[in-house]
Amino acid sequence: MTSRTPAETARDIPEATVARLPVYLRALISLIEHGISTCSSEELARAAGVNSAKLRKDLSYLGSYGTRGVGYDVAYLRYQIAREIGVTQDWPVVIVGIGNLGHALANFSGFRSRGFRVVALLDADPARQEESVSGIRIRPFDHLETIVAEHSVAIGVIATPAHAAQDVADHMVTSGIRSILNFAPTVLSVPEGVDVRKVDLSIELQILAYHEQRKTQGESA
Amino acid sequence: MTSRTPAETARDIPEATVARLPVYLRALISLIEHGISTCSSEELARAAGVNSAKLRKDLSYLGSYGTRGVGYDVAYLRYQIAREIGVTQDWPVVIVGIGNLGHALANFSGFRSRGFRVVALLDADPARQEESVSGIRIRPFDHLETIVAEHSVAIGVIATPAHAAQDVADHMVTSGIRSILNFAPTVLSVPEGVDVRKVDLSIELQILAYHEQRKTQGESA
DNA sequence: CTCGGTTTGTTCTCAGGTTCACAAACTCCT
DNA sequence: AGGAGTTTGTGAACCTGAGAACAAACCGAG
Ligand SMILES: NC(=O)c1ccc[n+]([C@@H]2O[C@H](COP(=O)([O-])OP(=O)(O)OC[C@H]3O[C@@H](n4cnc5c(N)ncnc54)[C@H](O)[C@@H]3O)[C@@H](O)[C@H]2O)c1
Ligand SMILES: NC(=O)c1ccc[n+]([C@@H]2O[C@H](COP(=O)([O-])OP(=O)(O)OC[C@H]3O[C@@H](n4cnc5c(N)ncnc54)[C@H](O)[C@@H]3O)[C@@H](O)[C@H]2O)c1
Repeated sequence: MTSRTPAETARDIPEATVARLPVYLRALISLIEHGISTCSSEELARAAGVNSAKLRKDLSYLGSYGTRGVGYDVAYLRYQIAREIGVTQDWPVVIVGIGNLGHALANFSGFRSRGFRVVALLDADPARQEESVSGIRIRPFDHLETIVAEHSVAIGVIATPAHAAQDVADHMVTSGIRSILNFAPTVLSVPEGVDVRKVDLSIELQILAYHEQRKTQGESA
Repeated sequence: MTSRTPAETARDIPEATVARLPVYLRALISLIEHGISTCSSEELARAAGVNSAKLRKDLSYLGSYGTRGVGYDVAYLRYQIAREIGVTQDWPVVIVGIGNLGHALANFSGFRSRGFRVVALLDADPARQEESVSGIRIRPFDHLETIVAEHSVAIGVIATPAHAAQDVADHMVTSGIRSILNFAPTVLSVPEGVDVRKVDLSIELQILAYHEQRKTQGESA
């Protein structure tokens, strides 16, 4: 095995693997909290809810951090995954649209513990701007560009109604944000180089409904 | 083209297609609201943010609902997709854990308009049980079984802290719920035949962070 | 009725992801 | 030191999904 400087870390991790790394990270943190210092791929895979072969292959993209015949050092692996994902330092985040959902997000303590820090809450409604949520004052939406520049914000969260989401996204992009998490049920179009991920309650429920319908049909037939 | 009774509708729609049908449905509804009665696969694909070949292939699993040289009848296709997903009638849903997030979900108007109806809000904390959210009273968690039986609830939403989620899921399963949407950041284990989908903010943000880190690295190199 | 233009439904090919299975590498015990 | 037992890392087979490309089917004009 060749020694591996951070700079020459493998460049191309498959997208499916990237999506699972946070799950492994969480499982490792849970193991640490239970005082477990070493684990096999089998155990970690069970904790993460995946196949152990898949887990091993996923980890192999990061490097060779296990020991054959022994398993993985939990704390070491945790650090390596966190470093690979990029959550060893906190990422500044802005949330736009502080309604029902925005309030819940702003109050959500899981943010800070997972490598993110809410630096600003923005809303277009002046009535909202009197308010503070968990110690952060709600500010006017047109402060976006200033705030992004000031805090080097790279990640924006959209929690506005669907009809406002594209406009908000456009402003985020011109302000320099290149990663967007969208809770509004709408397709965003953004330039090349900007990543958008969506979280969509209705879609998830509809997928469940589809399968539920099939189950029920099979029953009555 | 053979005539097709509802019963002999194609049985095996690929999972990737199932996940996109709700997106198409939403796009079609939006077209209807704009007074558009016919559209080509190209136009619908643009509205849904996908490749037109992919859209056509997806729709072909449902049947042959378009007309060559013309396109699709928007209202007709909308109905067919809704029927396939199973959202032509409302599905009763229970939400467990009415904290920050649970409140937002309970207040969310998009539920009813998308084929779902919240029949009960449940929480273990007696202090919560004084409260009503958008006209629905919060009830004790141990009413779950009764409520599920009474309303034939098939879908449950978990919005409790992570440490309570597995216990809630177990109770849901024994009550007869076979589809679970989980917002708690934990892996649920459920018996064969029960579907779980998760919505996980931290994972989405970490995936964005991973790509963001790569972008920034490339820049400074 | 025929022909040109349009758009669907489908076939084919390729890329990506999952799982199996096993050699290589390690530990511990004798 | 050697051998038995364990567990990783990975090659290879298999499966699923994406996209290009095109024949079949439809419309409307002349
Ligand atoms: N509430 C939920 O549980 C839930 C669940 C799933 C999806 N969603 C989606 O999340 C989004 C927000 O939902 P909500 O229930 O919080 O809605 P909401 O109406 O309570 O809040 C929206 C907020 O966005 C602000 N806003 C509107 N236009 C804006 C603009 N151009 N710039 C900045 N701020 C603007 C409004 O002032 C308001 O405060 C919606 O798109 C909704 O469909 C919500
Ligand atoms: N708030 C957010 O924006 C957000 C975002 C992403 C994920 N989450 C996750 O969603 C979950 C809920 O978050 P929250 O901020 O609403 O938390 P919260 O603490 O505000 O609410 C949790 C609620 O669950 C209830 N509860 C606890 N144990 C229960 C049990 N056994 N049965 C029934 N009810 C029980 C509590 O009484 C409380 O009302 C958490 O797992 C959190 O990690 C929240």
